[in-house]
Amino acid sequence: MLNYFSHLDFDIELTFGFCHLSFINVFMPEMPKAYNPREVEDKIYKKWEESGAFNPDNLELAEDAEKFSIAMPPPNATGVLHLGHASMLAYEDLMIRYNRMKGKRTLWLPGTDHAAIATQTRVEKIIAKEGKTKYDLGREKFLERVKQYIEDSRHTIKNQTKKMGSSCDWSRERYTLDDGLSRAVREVFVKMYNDGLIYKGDRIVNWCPRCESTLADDEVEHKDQKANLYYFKYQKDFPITIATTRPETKLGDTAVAVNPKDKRYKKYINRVYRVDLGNGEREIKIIADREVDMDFGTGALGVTPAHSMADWQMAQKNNLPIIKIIGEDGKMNDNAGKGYKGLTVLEAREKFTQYLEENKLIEKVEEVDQSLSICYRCDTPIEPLPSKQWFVAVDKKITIKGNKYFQNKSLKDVALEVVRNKEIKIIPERFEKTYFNWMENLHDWCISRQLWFGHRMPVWYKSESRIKNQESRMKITFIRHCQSEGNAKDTPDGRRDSALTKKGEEQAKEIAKIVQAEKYDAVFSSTLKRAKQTANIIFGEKKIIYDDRLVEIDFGDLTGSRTSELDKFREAGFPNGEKYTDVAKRVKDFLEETEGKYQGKHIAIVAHSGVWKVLEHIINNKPLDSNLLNSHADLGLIEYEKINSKFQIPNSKFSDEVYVGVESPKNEDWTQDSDTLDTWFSSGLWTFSTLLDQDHKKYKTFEEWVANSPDLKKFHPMSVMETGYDILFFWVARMILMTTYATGEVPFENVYLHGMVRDKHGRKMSKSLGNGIDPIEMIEKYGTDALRLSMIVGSSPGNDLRIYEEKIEGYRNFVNKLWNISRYIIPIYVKNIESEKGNSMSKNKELDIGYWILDINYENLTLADKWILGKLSGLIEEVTSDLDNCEFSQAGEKLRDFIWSDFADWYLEISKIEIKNNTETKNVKDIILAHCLKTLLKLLHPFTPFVTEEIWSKFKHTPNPSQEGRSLLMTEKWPKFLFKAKKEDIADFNLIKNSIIAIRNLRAENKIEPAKKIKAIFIGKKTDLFKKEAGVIKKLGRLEDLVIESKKMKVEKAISTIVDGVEIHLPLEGLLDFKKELERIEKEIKENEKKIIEAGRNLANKNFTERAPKEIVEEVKEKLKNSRDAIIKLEEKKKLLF
RNA sequence: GGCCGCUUAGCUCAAUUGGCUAGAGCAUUCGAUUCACAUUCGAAAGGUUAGUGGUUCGAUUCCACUAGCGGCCACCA
Repeated sequence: MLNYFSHLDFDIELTFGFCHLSFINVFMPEMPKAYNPREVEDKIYKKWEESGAFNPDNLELAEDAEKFSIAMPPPNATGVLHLGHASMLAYEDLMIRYNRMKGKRTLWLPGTDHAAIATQTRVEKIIAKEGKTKYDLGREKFLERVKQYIEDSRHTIKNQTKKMGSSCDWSRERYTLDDGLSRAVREVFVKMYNDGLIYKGDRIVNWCPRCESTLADDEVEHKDQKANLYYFKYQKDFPITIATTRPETKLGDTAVAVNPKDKRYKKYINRVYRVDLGNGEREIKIIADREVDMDFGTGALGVTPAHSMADWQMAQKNNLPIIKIIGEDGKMNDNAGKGYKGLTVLEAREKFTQYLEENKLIEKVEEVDQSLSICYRCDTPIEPLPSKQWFVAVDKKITIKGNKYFQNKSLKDVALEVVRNKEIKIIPERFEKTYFNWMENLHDWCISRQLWFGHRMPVWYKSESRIKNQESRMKITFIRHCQSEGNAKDTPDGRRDSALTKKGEEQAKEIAKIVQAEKYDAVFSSTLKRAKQTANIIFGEKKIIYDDRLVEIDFGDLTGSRTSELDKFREAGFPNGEKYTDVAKRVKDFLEETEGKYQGKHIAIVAHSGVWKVLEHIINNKPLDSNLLNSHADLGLIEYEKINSKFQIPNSKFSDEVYVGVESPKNEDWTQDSDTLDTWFSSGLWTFSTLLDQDHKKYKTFEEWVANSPDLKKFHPMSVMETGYDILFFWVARMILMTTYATGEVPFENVYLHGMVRDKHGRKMSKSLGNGIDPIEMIEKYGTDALRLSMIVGSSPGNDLRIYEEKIEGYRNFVNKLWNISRYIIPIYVKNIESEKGNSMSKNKELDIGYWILDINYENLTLADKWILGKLSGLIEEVTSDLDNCEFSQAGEKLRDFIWSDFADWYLEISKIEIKNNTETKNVKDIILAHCLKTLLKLLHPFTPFVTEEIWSKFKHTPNPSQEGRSLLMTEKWPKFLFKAKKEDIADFNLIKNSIIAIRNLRAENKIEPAKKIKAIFIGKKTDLFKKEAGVIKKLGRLEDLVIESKKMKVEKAISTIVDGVEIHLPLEGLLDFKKELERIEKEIKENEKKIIEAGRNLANKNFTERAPKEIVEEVKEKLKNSRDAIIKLEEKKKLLF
């Protein structure tokens, strides 16, 4: 785009060759007519980054500079930046920039979180589109995909964070899976384990069948829905009818609970009945529990200890047996009984209600409201299941040497204490109550997850011990493919994809006869044709899972050779092909993975001789020597039951012998727990794990590492934790728990909670509603500064904020206004002051131009100068205190009002007139204008960093020559400026201002065209003042002339009003509409009468005059007097009109 | 069921420990425009501060209740 000024200059020079004008251009900053953020922002961000000033180590700071630090809440490494992130970044950057300018040692540490469940779910969805599951890929390959996905999205998020203008220190960027952070996770885990705060427990957990993982209590969401409440008896002669919305779980009932006060059932308590629900006999005990609601259902509740939290607790209290009938796959298991095994929960429900109906056991079915528990990531209904998992004990009291918090205190005690005694302050305060409520009711925290992505648990099991467990083993039946075309010719196929021969097909049909397909829980096959065909013939209708890890060894160059040739290469491996160890690797990978899923189940594998050989090696410990390798698998079924000790069985927690450590044990007999840790475990360490010295290998112990990490000393605890109230529990609470424990310090001093971003009507932004706003699109359209302002102004902590395009547009206009103010001030300032006199003005670095103004004699300033400087001084004070108190919206609003209404609409306009009327004041005026602008740029910089920095660069900044050319607004000092205007001067200015407004009003009301120049008559006090300011009043009131009189005089044929006791008349010879003017005056009189009545009532009240503050009483008296005067004058005027 | 919040102009929001005529922006209406800015300037209209009662000289502000809306937590099967 061609620039306005350079374009002009080009014309002039060529046409006239006028050197003087071209000389001016040297000092004329190039500023296009409208601010164009798109051209400016990236350039400015680059400039900041290159300056190194995002990194506090590069700032020139006082030795004892106070620290100010924020850990950026790591956006999930998934997807893209949304408005929620944008608002978080706007707030944090605002605080950071403000404190940096105040001279603090300021660090904003950015990073990303691996967000285990969210990320894994997302990648699963992506590969599902390719028709695959994570099991198709296997743990390793799947994690590879996740890594790749994260790389991409992290890059996107980082760039978008930069787009928001975030001044964070990228040199300290962290990721929860970094080497150092991962070690911190293991260290803290081990420390907690050794302190007895982490334990393995067997209890009900929230299980998501889709994620195939546990969830923490607060990762479960609730959805209201209608459900059928079934009333029925276990069998006809059972005395009590129970009610339930989940009949299928009743197959696992071991008791019926009633309220001890319930007269209906009292007599049955403690009796035991034998019942049969069609799945075998069992005992049902009648127990009493106060928690049972007598008014719900029949007041009697079937107790299912294995599949309900509440029932589990009752079972513990009453020593009831626990029957697990639903498995980890969300399906009914063996215990559910014949006919139920393998059914989904819903299928089982249908079948069971049918059974009840057939046996006439159902009394009635009622529709009730129910809240269904669902997974917060994938909305799948949660199954409560008993399971052995790892927990953090939140109530266990411990004492830690050198930790001031943990002196016979539990994690919960400390987390409550630090907020209660205000070591951590939560803004807004009301969330403290929410926090206490949550923390007080916190149960032990389940931290193990059956996900693949995340920090692996630093737990190892002694392998032998798990083999003893028969139940958990997977049973394998291996079937070699039948005769292929290659086999028939004695040229084994290897990777050549040949089909079965006729004879082969016949062989397969024979095998099919002896195979009971329904015995198998899953059938796997190699992806080669001969195996696929074999599998299809044998297993017919059963689903077959193809896995390319099961293919034959690659013979490489020898593909198509005879067996006798091949045998020579089997031990050493085939040239350009595979070795058997390669095959062993992929088959092992396959086994490890399927074992996780098919514990205690029976699978079939249809594959090749090569696969059989490595199975013999892996499972039966046969060495990979010529004996084995030159032999071949027989046709038919080959069974494997015993599993080699190298194998872990990932989800089983049956081993008694456990090793917990930061590094894996040396002895190979140990296998690591395949579970991963809850994401929030690692995020809970975020404030300090990110500050630990990342060159961690030089520290032997955790304590040493913590004690010697310089950043930790400098920046921890973080000054502010700024985040959305939605993750107060997930994250904020966990950081408090974990950090006080691990470091003996609170993680942060203040918590600032922002609200959720909503649309104009308060609705959540969502794809389905189509009301989502893409921050990047808004930045493209209106600029980052406008977006930032629209999120900060008009929002308060803890309250949701509504955002819509018109709002952003409004702030775009404001940014442009600032731009144009600068476009007016800077060129003349740079030309007149900086280029000619600037250097001689102040050589002293310490003096900024603000102090220089103080040298100007107060009396030489005009009324407008005094007013604006006084107001500016007050503004600095207010904005500073607002920002210190986290009143960001207020500060922004004040800045906007001052800049637009006071500075641009009044002072700037007046300054033009005053310069015109008295050219000698020009330099002083330019300095004041520039001073105001520079100060405003500084004040506004934390809100709108880009435009202010860009405007700043247009100044030459000569008062501080040492910084010439490299001065960044970002690192300027926060303004301090004291200018006291005299009270009476402020009052005088306001009188002038109000008079001008009154004149404008009269003109507008009476439709006097602006072009029509009229005169005005001022009668009353302050004649000198009006005479002095006549020029300004005339220009701004669009008056032709001004008559100022101190004495009373008659003014007929004029429209009139009264401002602070001064009469203003606009004579309109021949044009005056008497009737209208009369009406107007009547109206004004009435308004004044109202005021008199109100003031009179107050003053007549003794209580008021005695008790109200003096100033207020004085004010009321003054008001009363003014109104009385006004009425007298208006009445006079009224008479004149007749 | 428990806890928390909200209700002010057509819309989005203000109003410092209770005290000036309850303020802004957007939208609306009227008027202007070569001079930094139409992403502009000047002006108008728009309010029983959800309702009722109380405390107080004085309530948008404090208290109680009512109505409506929203959120969080909780083991009603």
